Amino acid sequence: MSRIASVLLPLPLPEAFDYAEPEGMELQVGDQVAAPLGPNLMRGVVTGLRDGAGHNRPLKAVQARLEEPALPEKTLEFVQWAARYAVDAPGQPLAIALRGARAPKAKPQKLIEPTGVLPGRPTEARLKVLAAAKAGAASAADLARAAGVSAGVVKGLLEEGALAVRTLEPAVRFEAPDPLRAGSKLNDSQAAAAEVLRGLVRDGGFQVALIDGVTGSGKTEVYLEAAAEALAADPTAQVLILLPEIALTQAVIARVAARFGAQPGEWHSDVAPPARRRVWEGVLSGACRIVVGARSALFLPFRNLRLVVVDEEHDSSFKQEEGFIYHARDLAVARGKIEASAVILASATPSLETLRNAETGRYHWLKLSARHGVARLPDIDLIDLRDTPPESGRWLSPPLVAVMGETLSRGEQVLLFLNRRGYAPLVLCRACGERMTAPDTDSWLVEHRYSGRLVCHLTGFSMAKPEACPHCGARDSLVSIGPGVERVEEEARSLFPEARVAVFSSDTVFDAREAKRLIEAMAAGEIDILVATQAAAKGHNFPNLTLVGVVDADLGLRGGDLRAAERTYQLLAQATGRAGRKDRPGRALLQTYAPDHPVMQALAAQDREAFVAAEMGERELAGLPPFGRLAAVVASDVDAARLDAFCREMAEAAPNTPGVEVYGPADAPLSLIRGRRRKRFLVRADRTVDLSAYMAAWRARVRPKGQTRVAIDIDPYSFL
DNA sequence: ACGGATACGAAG
DNA sequence: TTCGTATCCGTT
Repeated sequence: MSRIASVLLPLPLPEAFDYAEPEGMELQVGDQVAAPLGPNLMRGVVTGLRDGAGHNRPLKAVQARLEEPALPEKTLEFVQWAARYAVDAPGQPLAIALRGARAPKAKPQKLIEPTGVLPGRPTEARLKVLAAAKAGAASAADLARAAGVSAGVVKGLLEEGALAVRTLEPAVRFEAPDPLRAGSKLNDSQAAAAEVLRGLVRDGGFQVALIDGVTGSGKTEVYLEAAAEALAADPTAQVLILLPEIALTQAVIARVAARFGAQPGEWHSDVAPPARRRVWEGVLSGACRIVVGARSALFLPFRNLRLVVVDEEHDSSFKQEEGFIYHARDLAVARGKIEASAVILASATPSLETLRNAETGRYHWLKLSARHGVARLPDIDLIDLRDTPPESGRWLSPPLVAVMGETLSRGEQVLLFLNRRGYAPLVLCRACGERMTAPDTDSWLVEHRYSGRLVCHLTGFSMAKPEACPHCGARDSLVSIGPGVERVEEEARSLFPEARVAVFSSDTVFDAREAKRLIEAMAAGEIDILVATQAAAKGHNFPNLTLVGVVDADLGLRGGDLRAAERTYQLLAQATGRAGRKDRPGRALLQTYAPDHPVMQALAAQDREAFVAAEMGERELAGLPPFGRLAAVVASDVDAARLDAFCREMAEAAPNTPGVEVYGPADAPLSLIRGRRRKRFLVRADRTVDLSAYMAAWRARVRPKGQTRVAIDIDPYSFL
């Protein structure tokens, strides 16, 4: 009796496709197969098998079972759960889960070695090559470069047999972590938290714990103890550590390597494809037992995942906003539940969602009180820019400049924090008032002086800064409005000509290596003033940094969205926490026009409780997260009229359900991106409502035509 | 009238 | 994703 196999393909298809199982193939759920799709073959994963008797539609047959091991059942279950949650096609998360499987394998290295045979004609060039080869095996190109000769010389020696090629298979194995190595010395607070976590891991099963501790309280050491327990208890156990930013992975990888004497698997978009393939296969085989990575590491095919750590859990970088839209912290908890494993969320400024779960006892709540080592928390003071504004065209106020001067004269370092890339966020024409925007997007173009261009941070569009206003034609009328990090750098240089000033933003630091280089330079004291966006505000320790100046503390409050206050509090608490480590007291100064704002008051008083209580109260009153749930719909189309018509149809189709309110459609704040007009709906639901099911039902009732696109965002973070 | 570029829907 | 087919556009 023949069977039918449901095969999920890594494409945005609504469901798994059915195929006939060929005689004798004996497929199992999770098997990776090659299945014909249209005229070509496609990798897919078997999600179900059933009896084919009585089936009348002719089916194509599965072409082959692939050599690679089957996807673990729980990985598949997670993929399907995630798709349902995000209201998207299951092939989308599957594509993420298979990303490492499709990457090319590392090619064997070809190393050149001397054979001992002497060349017939020992010319000077040839002798240099032989000497270089003797010093150590290298590739042909490297060898020629080292000897300062052309590649032809090496080739000649190879042909004569004086040199030989040795092919070296790339390392695919992983070092086994040693959980019994001694960890860091823990203080009482850390030791108590570590003990609880070890207990959770030992008990097994799904458990969530929040490590809640101020910056510098040593959260990493604590969760590494939990990891050690998991690895020691079960020789096949695997641990995943998720970080919000690639720049942070290097530091944590070093900590993991030091703690366990083994290099963990590294997983993020900057990892080259062959290395990615190696980690993917290592995770699937079970050989790779610790992974440190960014959000997409959550979709790796773990065999026996015992612990997931989400470090800096409050960080909004965990929210994937394009393609398959998901929040890695929330999915990490879901994955933990499916795998029946422990989940640790760590933060100095936990999200209100997580705090609520801790308050209600759904999560274990571990508080780390003391700052690790000797250091104290920095003193935080507000600078009221209404009283002491900077000069016109300047951004650093006299009190901040004065303290910077004192700090530098003591030989200590300063971090100026401004969450804005480029030189100026807005360029406008003094003659006609025109604001410079990209032709197909309605966000402002940001001036970048390093590159001399105007850049759209949303789409990447850029153009040379024009001589004349494109609107009215006036010459020399374009003025740069507002500060970005480049402009603050310029100001810092002119104020302190002796100081060594550097900028840390995604324009100056584009990959993990560059980030590491700059962080090491800062740690080594080669920089006096670091001007940084949030990229540097997170997680790094600079022992000689004693002053943090926040250039524009009000920046994040201006959008006025649901999380503006929360986000600003988290970001600034994080940034100011950089000041003062080791034995030196730190100080943070916040420049603000709204010193009475609850966020500023809470930061200055270092009173998180008060801020959280006030914010929770407001959210509860409005039924907003974490007391209610939100979903957003963004509809877009190149054609405005067709978009309007579709939105009317969609509004009409919204199911009427108790406990759910639908708002909109309204023009999105960014109503034009890449030539597409955009409109939004916002849905608020009680916590008891299955919001994903509601959104799926809604979407099923409409049929976008032509260029119309609909994106559903469950638990949105961006309201643009 | 034709070829090339482009948009769209289907694939089990 | 990848492909075939329909459709649009500019040129001949």
